[in-house]
Amino acid sequence: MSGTGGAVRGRRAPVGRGDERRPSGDDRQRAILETAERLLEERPLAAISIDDLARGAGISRPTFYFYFGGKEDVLLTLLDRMAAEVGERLAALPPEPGDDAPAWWRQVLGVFVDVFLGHRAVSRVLAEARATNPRLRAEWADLLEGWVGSTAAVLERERRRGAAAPGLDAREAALALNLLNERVLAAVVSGESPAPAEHGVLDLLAGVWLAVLYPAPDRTLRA
Amino acid sequence: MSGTGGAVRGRRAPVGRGDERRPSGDDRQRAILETAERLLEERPLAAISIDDLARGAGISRPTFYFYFGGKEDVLLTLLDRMAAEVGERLAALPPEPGDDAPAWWRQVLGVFVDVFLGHRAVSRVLAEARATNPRLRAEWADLLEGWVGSTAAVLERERRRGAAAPGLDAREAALALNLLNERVLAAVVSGESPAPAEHGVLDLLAGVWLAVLYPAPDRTLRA
DNA sequence: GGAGGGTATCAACACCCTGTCGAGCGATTC
DNA sequence: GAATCGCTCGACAGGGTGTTGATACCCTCC
Repeated sequence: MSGTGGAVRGRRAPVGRGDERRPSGDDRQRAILETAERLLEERPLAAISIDDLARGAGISRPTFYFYFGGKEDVLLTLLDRMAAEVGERLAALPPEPGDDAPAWWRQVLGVFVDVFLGHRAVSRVLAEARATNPRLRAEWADLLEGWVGSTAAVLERERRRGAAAPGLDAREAALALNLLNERVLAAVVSGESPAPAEHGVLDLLAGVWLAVLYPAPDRTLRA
Repeated sequence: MSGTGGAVRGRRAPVGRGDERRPSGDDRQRAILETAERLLEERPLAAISIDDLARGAGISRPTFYFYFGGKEDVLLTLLDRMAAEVGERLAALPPEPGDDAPAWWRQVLGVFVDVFLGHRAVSRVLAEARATNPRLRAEWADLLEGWVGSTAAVLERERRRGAAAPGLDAREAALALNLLNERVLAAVVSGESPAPAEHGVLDLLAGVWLAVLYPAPDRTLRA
């Protein structure tokens, strides 16, 4: 949860007190965000200039810089929103796998699938921007870290209670599985040419996760 | 194998006939390629201008364009080389898993680990450039397609001969595993903050692959 | 009810990077 | 010795980024 927080520069108070709308406000930010998400549906980040964002929000380029430090900040805000949604939905789930462990894991994976597929534009831009942008990379690293930690913790408890046979180092396995999610969902959302079928992606991820988390107990693995 | 081929524009004959070296030739190309790989060790692709590449190779920017169509072409050439190395080393392996299937898969995965870790600069740039560059994306898609096809074919034969229990759709599982490789190796090679330990990455990948390819026969999976 | 201060806006600028055009230069060929 | 071809670069046009300085707006406080 948490994250480095917002990314906005200016703006103190929303000003508008009554119900009569003013032509400006902090919905400029919203306008920029919406423009960004809309344009990202159409073309990759690299093909979107700050001028496009500004014009889309009805302002000039320098004014854009009043609200955001650059494309970077816009993306960070978009990412934070998506991450928050994942966090909320995960928090609403039972905290541990019960009798039906496969169903529980499936629910968890469903959250990722739902949210990422529900914000295709943001998901798609992630891989592209993370490569270039240190702040975004750090933010994503934090999120991943959190998910990996939770995954590893649950797996260790599953092993301790005898529900899962020991195997790979729990943390490394958890990391690999989360990276798998990231890459597979990116492929789906970007419409890559070898990509899993969208309607089957939850089955696919669940299949891999369960095979790794609850392996055949006699599998030979050297440390 | 194959791929879309080279990416070079000009150059007909190397000209240099005897043993006396001329100041120019087609080793200009090599100089550019070497400069690219060297600079990519230090900083991301976005921070390398064509002028950097040209100067590094001792030529001017317009001259660079005589040899390559842009950064894109340089990257494509670098990628083709790496892919060729993977192809050769895979071809030198036994074509099917024998009695010791885990060892065979481990050898296959070792090729990817070795080659990707041996060309860190190229591996690192892949994720970054694939997002922006259609040609590179297509080329990588082809390569992935090939590996996924081979993986799926072997898995199906393993299932037919009874060595592997049926489970996930073979092709989708193969795709997921190859995407896993890509993402995990990228994390290692880029020194990301949650990244698997480099010395253990082969064990990790092998563990996941084997768990997925040879699952416990009673695992419950709905279609 | 006019002075003052934060809020918000943009034209214009300096800079960097890309890709292209056209002129030039050295060697080879006839 | 002139036509040709491979190779090279200075200089340009175009587009992107980020900043600066002038300005207009609104609120508030005296």
